[in-house]
Amino acid sequence: MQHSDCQTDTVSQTLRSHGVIPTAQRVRIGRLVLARPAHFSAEQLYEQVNESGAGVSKATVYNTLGLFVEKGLLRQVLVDPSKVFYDSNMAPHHHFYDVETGELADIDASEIQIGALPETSDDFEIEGVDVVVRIRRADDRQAG
Amino acid sequence: MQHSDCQTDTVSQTLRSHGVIPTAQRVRIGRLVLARPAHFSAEQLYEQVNESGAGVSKATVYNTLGLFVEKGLLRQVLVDPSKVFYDSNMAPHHHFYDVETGELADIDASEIQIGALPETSDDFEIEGVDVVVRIRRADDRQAG
DNA sequence: GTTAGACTTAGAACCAGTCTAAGTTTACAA
DNA sequence: TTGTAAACTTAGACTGGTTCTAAGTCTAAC
Repeated sequence: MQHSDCQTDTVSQTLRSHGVIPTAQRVRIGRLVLARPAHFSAEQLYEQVNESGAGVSKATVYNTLGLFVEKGLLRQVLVDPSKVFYDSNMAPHHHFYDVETGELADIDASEIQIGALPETSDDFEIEGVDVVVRIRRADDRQAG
Repeated sequence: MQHSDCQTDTVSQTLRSHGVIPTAQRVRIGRLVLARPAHFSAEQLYEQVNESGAGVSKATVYNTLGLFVEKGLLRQVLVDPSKVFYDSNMAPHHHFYDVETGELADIDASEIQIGALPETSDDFEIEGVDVVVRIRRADDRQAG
């Protein structure tokens, strides 16, 4: 890769700074996913990255998502029993989840004040707190 | 069923009062699951209900869990990407989730104070708020 | 005892996600 | 450059939780 593509270089640097070797496939995925906060499933990403005929395999999509999560570039969001969503917004925040459309929306951490958490044994440390606010279109009351 | 089994009758009444016809299989499952607050997966329940040779099919276990959730007798807990957990504690509460053992523990709702939720459009109503506190044994720092 | 509707069942099917084994790329030293 | 080992990517097989299907069972009402 001789040409100097600014966006690609930025993604490469981000990957390197997180201990991820920036292969062509990882950079392609990174450009789609790390450029701005986004919610997506593995399948959505697989389709998106292959739309332009880029040709990244399913295995690599899953491998890359797992690696990005491990290296702190993405987080998983568990709201749908049938599949995992990923979130490229790494700032502390929570989620609205529309139970009917499956849409996710961010809630800034500052908008939810969580009081003192219950004491845990000293043997445990808190790794994170996930808050999901399940919402539904109110005028569905009459709908089936 | 002519004999008067108190526990069975109690479960039957609970099912009826929630609009669920108390078949033999549903009562068997209900006795295992509704008697006290419990966390379990579909597979754990399937094994438990068949331990005594009771013979309830996998399909019925899944059907019954779905029905119990729909009728407000159980709730789903989404903490493990690979499978759904169920919770028969219907009082408002949240969860500790040990990311290493997969164990779940309840946190009473009164132990977590959530401040004002962000305003949503009037078109939406809040269906519920799920809080998961992910914990890890602290002395795992040196372990791989 | 017939009928209808609801329920249960075994096993097939589904599908998100993982694994395997072979090929490709990368890093790096000489 | 060339050689090499380690890391990465891939197609496709596989896994395992969950759902579907179609046939059989139960129960209540007639």
